[in-house]
Amino acid sequence: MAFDRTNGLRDNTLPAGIDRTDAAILGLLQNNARLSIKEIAAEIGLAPSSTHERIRRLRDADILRGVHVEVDPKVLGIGLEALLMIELSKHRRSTVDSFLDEVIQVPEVRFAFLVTGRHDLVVHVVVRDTQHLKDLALDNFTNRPGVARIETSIIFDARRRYELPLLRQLG
Amino acid sequence: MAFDRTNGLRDNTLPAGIDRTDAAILGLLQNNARLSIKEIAAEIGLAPSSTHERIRRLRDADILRGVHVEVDPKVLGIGLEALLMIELSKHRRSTVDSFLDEVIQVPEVRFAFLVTGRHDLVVHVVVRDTQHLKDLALDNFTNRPGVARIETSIIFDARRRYELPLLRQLG
DNA sequence: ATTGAAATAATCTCGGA
DNA sequence: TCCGAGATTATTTCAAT
Repeated sequence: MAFDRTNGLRDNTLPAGIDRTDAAILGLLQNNARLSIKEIAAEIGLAPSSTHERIRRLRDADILRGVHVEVDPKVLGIGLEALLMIELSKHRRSTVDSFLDEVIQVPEVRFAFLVTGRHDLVVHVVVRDTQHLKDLALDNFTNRPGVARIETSIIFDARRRYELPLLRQLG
Repeated sequence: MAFDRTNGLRDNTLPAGIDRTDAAILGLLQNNARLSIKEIAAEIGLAPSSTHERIRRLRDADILRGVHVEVDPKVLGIGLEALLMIELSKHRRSTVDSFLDEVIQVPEVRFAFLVTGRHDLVVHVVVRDTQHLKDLALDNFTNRPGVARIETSIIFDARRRYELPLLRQLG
């Protein structure tokens, strides 16, 4: 084998190659990943074996990725959530990637976004209370080299959507 | 039956009553909800039937909530993500809850946070491109009654954590 | 690509410790 | 609360279209 012309893909599935049926499956599973293949099959009007085959292909193509449960935060002692809006010092602007990688290691961090605009980073944290938030902000962010300034926004309420929109014409 | 003294719970499970073993199960399932009961049982050193019983209890107590798959955004035509930092006009400050409920109906919205600080809302949106972002911001946000001002932050990179930290002493 | 049927593996129930 | 054995469902494989 002199050269791999498959470009690393195991089968003929094109990365962009999903149809309406695949999109319907993705929609259902984003809202409830515990649906059985039989239930999904009934919903989309296909045999369970065909539905299973499609799901397998979507997984193999890395279109379907991880599956995660939601847990009630209160049970774990989480009483407060916040967004930390971080501004980096100029000399750290070049090493933002490693900064992101460090930030996401902190257990209280849920996500970290590198953004344009007034701030450089937006970090979602979950904490016990305001005291914990203060300690976390000081110990892990304000005093971290490269951080110029932090703005803290406490989250009073939140809503989530689990299904991504379909923004592309399908074959 | 004159009065329901069980307060709607089917068993004796207290909302706050989880132990170290439960916490270990929650940790595993947050990172990978496709683990089988047998695999979880092996990991935590319990029989599959006992592990299953604990998971059932965690579900009944609504400690374990929804399960959702992640989907590759590119496949759906999503080429750009952004945060919209929204400031509301004074007269809409009282109806923020219904505002949140309206915002989360927009298909391009992933989450909407009601926050303290410089802005009132932080909204995560997924779009095709900058043109789509412009249209979405104008049609669904800037021109919406109650919105005073919007700041747009384009997301260049992101990291996520799926496991919540354990911030409480367990029995 | 889709199907039904068969094989395998998972979840769930329950009686007893 | 934990366990194991049996019942029930689900997933996976596969030969054929």
